[in-house]
Amino acid sequence: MSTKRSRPTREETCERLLDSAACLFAERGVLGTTIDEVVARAGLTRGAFYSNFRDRDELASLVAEHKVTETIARNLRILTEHEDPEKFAAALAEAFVEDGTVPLHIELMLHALRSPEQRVRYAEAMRRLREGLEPVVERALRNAGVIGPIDAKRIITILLALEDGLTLHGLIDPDHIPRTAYFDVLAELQELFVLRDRTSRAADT
Amino acid sequence: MSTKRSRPTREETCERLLDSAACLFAERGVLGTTIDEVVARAGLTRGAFYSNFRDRDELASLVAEHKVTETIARNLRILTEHEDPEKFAAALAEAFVEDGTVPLHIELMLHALRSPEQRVRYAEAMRRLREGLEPVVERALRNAGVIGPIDAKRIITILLALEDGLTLHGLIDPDHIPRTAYFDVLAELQELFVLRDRTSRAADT
DNA sequence: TCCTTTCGATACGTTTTCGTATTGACTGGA
DNA sequence: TCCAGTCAATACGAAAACGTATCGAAAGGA
Repeated sequence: MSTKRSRPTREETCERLLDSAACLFAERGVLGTTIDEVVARAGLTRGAFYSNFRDRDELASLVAEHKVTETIARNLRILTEHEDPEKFAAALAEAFVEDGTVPLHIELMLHALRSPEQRVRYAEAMRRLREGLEPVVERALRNAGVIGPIDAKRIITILLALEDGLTLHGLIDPDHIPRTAYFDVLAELQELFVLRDRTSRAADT
Repeated sequence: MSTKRSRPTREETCERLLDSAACLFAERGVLGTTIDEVVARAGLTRGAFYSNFRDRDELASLVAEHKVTETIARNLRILTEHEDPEKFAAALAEAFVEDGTVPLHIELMLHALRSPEQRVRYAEAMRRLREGLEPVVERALRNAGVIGPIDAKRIITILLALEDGLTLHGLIDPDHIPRTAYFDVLAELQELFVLRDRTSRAADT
């Protein structure tokens, strides 16, 4: 019998703090964010923070973990939900534009780079992300008509890097780099892959 | 008649401070670096800083300007110095690997993103960089055998983004992304461009 | 040589942020 | 109902970083 709690669960307060931190980290950077700001935005106080986390670095590390896990889950969900190739591609595109995750992601990478343990944790998270994306990319290319072998790992590595770079540059100079830039490039690359796939098979005959 | 000065020029101290700041910004981030650290590393004191700069933000902005200008100059120098296509490519490659500028560059972009004026300044600097690289890319592709039209602006935009992204990801997970990754991709893209160039000309006949 | 200006060092007070220690309230089980 | 344990609010002291104000020394022209 769950009567109403007058106090939030520990999990709930943690989540609120993580969400608050994610927003603030994104807009001010990890080092530009104070604990006071995080707790204030979450409607809590320092006490709540220090009884759940050790310091800002741990918070940053957990935010990173959280975000990567979210991204993987989202992509896999899209993969399983959309059987139709076209809707699949559209859903992917939508998911990518929608969330302003990239600056946060970059900020967290840069921050993780400054501590060996955090760097390793982040590397592992990215590894999971890439693995999670493998079937997605594989299917996208098959849909596009590629028949030959696909080095999905390599492609994902490049695309993730390209997405981060283009998004960041696009934020710096939106007039020169339109919001659709990443997808335009994606489409162009797909064409090139298809072209190569065809010519390599033509050469085999 | 220049007898020995017992006091450094204003320009000299500025340069020392900028260099010191560049190093510290790269390894600790802009917000993770204190004025005290900057002046200490430069062998100076707070007084030197405040009599030359307003605050850390101005310093960051000037470091950015400085670095971009340097990169442009370096690339143009390579362009003009090497007539031989192969040596030209080798020199370019060497220049890119050699300097660990990328994390600093990304850090500065992220930081510039948080102030409208700095963002605009950075966008302009990047614009100059892209323009400076145009002849370089154009020549590289011609050397590779591309005959048709080349959208150098677009290619540069993509390559710069890719470089930043891949380098950053490579720093996070060097085991998965080798140091040569960017050049491998570059070579692969070049092949694809050449392939497309050929097939499009074949289609024209 | 003298004098004015420039530039960097030092010292200081202020503010911000941190982390802990203490306290009070809610929870769930006995 | 009572009690032990949990969790968050509050209060506090310490440390760090900032920016200014002041001072001394060097430079360069008169």
